[in-house]
Amino acid sequence: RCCTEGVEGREVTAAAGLLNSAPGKERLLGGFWNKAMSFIPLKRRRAGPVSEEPLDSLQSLFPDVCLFLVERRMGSARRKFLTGLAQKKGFCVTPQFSDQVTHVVSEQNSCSEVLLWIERQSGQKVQPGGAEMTPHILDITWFTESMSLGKPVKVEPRHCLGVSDSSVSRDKATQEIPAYGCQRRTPLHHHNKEITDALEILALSASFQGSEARFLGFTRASSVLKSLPFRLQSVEEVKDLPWCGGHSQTVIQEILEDGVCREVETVKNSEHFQSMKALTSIFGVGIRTADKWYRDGVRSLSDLNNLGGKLTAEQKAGLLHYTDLQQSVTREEAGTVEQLVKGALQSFVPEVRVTMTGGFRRGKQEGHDVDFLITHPDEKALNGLLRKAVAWLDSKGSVLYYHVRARSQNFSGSNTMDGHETCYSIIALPNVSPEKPSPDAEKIEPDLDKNSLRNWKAVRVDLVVCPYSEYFYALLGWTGSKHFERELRRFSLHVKKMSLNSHGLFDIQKKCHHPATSEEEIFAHLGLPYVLPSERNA
DNA sequence: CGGCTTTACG
DNA sequence: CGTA
DNA sequence: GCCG
Repeated sequence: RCCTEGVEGREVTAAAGLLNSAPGKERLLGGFWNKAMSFIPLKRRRAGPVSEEPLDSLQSLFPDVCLFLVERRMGSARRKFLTGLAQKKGFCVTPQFSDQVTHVVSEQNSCSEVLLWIERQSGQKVQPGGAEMTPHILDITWFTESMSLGKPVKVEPRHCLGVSDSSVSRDKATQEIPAYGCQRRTPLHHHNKEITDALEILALSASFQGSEARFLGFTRASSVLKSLPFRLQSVEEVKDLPWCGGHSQTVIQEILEDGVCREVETVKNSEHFQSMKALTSIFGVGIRTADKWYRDGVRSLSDLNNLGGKLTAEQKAGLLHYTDLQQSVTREEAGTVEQLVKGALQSFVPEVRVTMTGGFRRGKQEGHDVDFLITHPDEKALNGLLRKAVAWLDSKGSVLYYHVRARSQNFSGSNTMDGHETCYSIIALPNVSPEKPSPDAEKIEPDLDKNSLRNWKAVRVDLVVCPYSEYFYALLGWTGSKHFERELRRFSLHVKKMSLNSHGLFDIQKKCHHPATSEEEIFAHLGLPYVLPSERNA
């Protein structure tokens, strides 16, 4: 038995895997995991065709033993082989870590590495020790001995992975950086903005070159750094963080040493990057359209006038209001939009629930648009509400552009709403000018000549209507950030085998949906500690 | 070398 | 293809 | 780009 001290029962998830945002802790990140050791190449022949007959009929011979094989440094092929071997001997082997696991077997990892790895993969905190409710953390020697004996051997200290004092204290520095963005707390303001800005330039550049995958790579690296509770001082501190690989480390090192990164500067100065950035910032213009225009010789917005009227309605609106939409929406303006939108909706359904979502719900002080989620316990009250509210705003002269996307069709034919109705719009927001303290009375003036006095500003506003039963999934989905949502859904599918979208959470194995009456409940379904909206700026 | 969130609408 |  |  090893690691027996300090078994205080299992922590329920409290802050498992999350940053203890205690600042100023010892943050030595150097080569604590004895890296040299871990790269001793093991010559392992591909263990030929292993007969892996399904064992569903075969019950485990040892009901008190449940193995979990740590894939890290073992590799999937060898793990499969060992799994088949153990199952043939009548052992229960689980593909996913859970409370049921009694014996964790790993090769080439230290105890703390195993704990960290499991925590990163599964989001579950593991108390080592083999005491009640805690699994043994074992070397491969226990496994091989048990296999040759044909039954689980008694766990002895020589089988156990030791926890050295140093790794215990050093764990504090790193154990807190899980691999999935939804397992971390990511504040809006952090300590490494110069670096994350640089990485995000490269991410954007990759996406402009059509590589969503490289975009994701740089974005993940950037996101990890946003969650660090301290300012990086050396590239060494990043070497054991997830997603911070070779290319990202080069960027980080250059920023730390020179304040700039050559590649980033080159990208920023390139005509392609600048043109693509300008063109894709137009509402209605994505990467493909921008790239086509670029290949056709378009370099700036003014070149678009020579393009002829080949623009979609969206793009025309985007160009018409380009200058306004380039400016960010302030928190105060968002509040004004909220009053406007609520007024319109409540004039039809006084009890309607309207929630501002998106970046403002995450605590941002400015944004590129304002998002609202709309619902009501009585779904009938929501029928036609969006169109009526938009028409109401339009009659007040507040709607510069809108596009209502109908909710998805209900194939079952029942009356229940089963999709979200969405309105993408551009709203004329009245100015709150000092000389005119009551803008309510002002009539919105038509869009006169360019620089004539205007008493409004164009703002992108999104309205989403959802059924009451889906409200918290829609809220989670529309609060973002975009990267947080991707990570949440990736974690859900890959770790928990559940499919998450803004309608609900579906357990693929149990083939069932999980209703939710709060965001906390959804995180609990996923086995994740709750993350506040303000901590979802991944 | 496969995988990388989600996914219907217009 | 672009929208969120 | 990074991971397994």
